[in-house]
Amino acid sequence: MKQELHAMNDEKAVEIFKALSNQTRLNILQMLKDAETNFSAQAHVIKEADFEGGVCVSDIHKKTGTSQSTTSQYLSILLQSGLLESKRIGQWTYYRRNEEMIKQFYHYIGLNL
Amino acid sequence: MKQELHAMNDEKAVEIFKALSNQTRLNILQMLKDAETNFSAQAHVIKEADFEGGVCVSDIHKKTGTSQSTTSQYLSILLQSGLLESKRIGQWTYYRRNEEMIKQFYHYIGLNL
DNA sequence: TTTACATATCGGTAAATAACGATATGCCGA
DNA sequence: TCGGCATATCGTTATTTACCGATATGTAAA
Repeated sequence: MKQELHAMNDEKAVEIFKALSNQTRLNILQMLKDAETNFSAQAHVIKEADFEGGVCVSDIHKKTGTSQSTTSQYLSILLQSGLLESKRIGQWTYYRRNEEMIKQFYHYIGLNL
Repeated sequence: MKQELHAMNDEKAVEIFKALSNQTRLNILQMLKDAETNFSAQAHVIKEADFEGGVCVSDIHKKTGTSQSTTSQYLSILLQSGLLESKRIGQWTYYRRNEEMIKQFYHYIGLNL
């Protein structure tokens, strides 16, 4: 049974609002929406394992206009909020959108805002 | 012709995310969704003028658990973001939701997040 | 025209966030 | 096992936010 579609409370929503209350972090989420267009092919992810749409930190870093450390920080804020998910493959960490959480958030807005 | 339904850019969205990245401000917006239930009848607004659903600052203040000055500040942040609108009637300032902006924000999320 | 009340603004302090460079850690290939 | 790369973390400073109490402003009633 598909469940948990509306499993979001106000506290979680506030955490997501915080994550998105920064232009750079919003841009990252948006760029990952069309990863093929916005980033070069992620050779390792394709070879190695099932993590479709994942992009490594350095490629994201090149697009953000912030330092490597800031990019890493921002990615972990987005990860913590649940908007992104990550997978380590070799020396790379790949990040991609968590579409399920994004959908939940969208529904939350429709119902609770 | 009904227009402007998607007239929101990333910058405006970030401002709204900021406004909502605080539990108290989120609560205010939510309480105003059902003003009749959450607040006592607003006598003056009924008598005086067309501002259906408007609630005065002191009534909101009673529910927030923050000081009068903080409540006033938070209301002006929500006003500035466009999520609320206000009208001064006599010595009271009434605030209510701007449903049009909230709808625009919801659509923005659906399209751009 | 005082007085009382509703709201906004001011000035402050503590905490959180933004952002960086430097450094540590972890994983490979030589 | 050593060097090199990718990423994470640490330590820092500047800015913003979260609040508050005190005060100013504006309106209306006595």
